[in-house]
Amino acid sequence: METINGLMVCSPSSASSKQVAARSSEEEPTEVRRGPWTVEEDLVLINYIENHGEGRWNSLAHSSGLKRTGKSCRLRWLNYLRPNVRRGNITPEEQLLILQLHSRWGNRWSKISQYLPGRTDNEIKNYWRTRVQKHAKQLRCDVNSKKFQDAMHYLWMPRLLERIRAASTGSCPSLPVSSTSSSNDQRLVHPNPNPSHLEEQYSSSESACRTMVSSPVPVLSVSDCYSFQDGETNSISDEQRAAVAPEFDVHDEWTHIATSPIDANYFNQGSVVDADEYGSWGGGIGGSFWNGDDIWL
DNA sequence: AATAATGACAACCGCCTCGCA
DNA sequence: ATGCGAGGCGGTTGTCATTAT
Repeated sequence: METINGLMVCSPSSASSKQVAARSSEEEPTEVRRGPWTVEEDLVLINYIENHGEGRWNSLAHSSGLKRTGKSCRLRWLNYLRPNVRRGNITPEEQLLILQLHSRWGNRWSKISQYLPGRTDNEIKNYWRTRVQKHAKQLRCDVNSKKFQDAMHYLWMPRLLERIRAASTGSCPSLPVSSTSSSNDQRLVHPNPNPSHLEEQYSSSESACRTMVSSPVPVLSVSDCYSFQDGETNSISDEQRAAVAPEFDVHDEWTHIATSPIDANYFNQGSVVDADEYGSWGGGIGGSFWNGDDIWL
């Protein structure tokens, strides 16, 4: 990694030679580069799209001089270089949305990402696989099992809501959201090497905290979950949301979740988890599993 | 200090759908 | 009707930084 204008970027040397696949053709030997994108490649792609627009990715890849496939160009643009791509920690609001939407739609990452502006389907997918599935593994159950679904709906989601509310009332007790390592903090920097994007896309958990603290409204609906970092608020009304996705009436569910008691004995009362298993979670509520700043990690 | 294990995320792959000739 | 290319999507792998031993 190297730094340009405060950005963490992959250095050209980080792409090993084996990541360049050569394909021969009789008229014109063409190389297809694979692996991490270099700063130079990013700049070429950004400049080309600024001048010619998105789309027609195969011809873009050829015309721009990039030795990449059209698919690779498209992916790089959509997931990384495109303006308004948000990076950094997944906020509690976003976590809540992801849980809710996934329970409804499953692994429809693209669809889920439509409700988290700035987040890509790839990022949500990675979040699910690295964080959520990890906890399912810790619970020794499948992510689609009833046990895990119950844990999500009756413990984690209300807990998230509680934290969001706490933040909105100014206490902001547990941010940054996750127990981020220094590596995560480093990833908060904007990857887009285009200087025109530098100012608008930086984000930090601290600013997220400030944003939530300043919010006078408890987060109870999907639209309330669109309060962004950097002081930017991309709130949509429930009416707007209904226009986009009329089948998605989440407000009632959110209210239900918000009013559901967090029953510490839930998993001991039923047959969902026996006492030993409950203990194996790390102490259950009040134990390390639920203790501290981090719900998910 | 060295090495292994783990976490996070970028990138690739294969399959599918859709539009067009 | 059909073949083909482009683009989209979800699953999987690769890479690198960090943490643990």
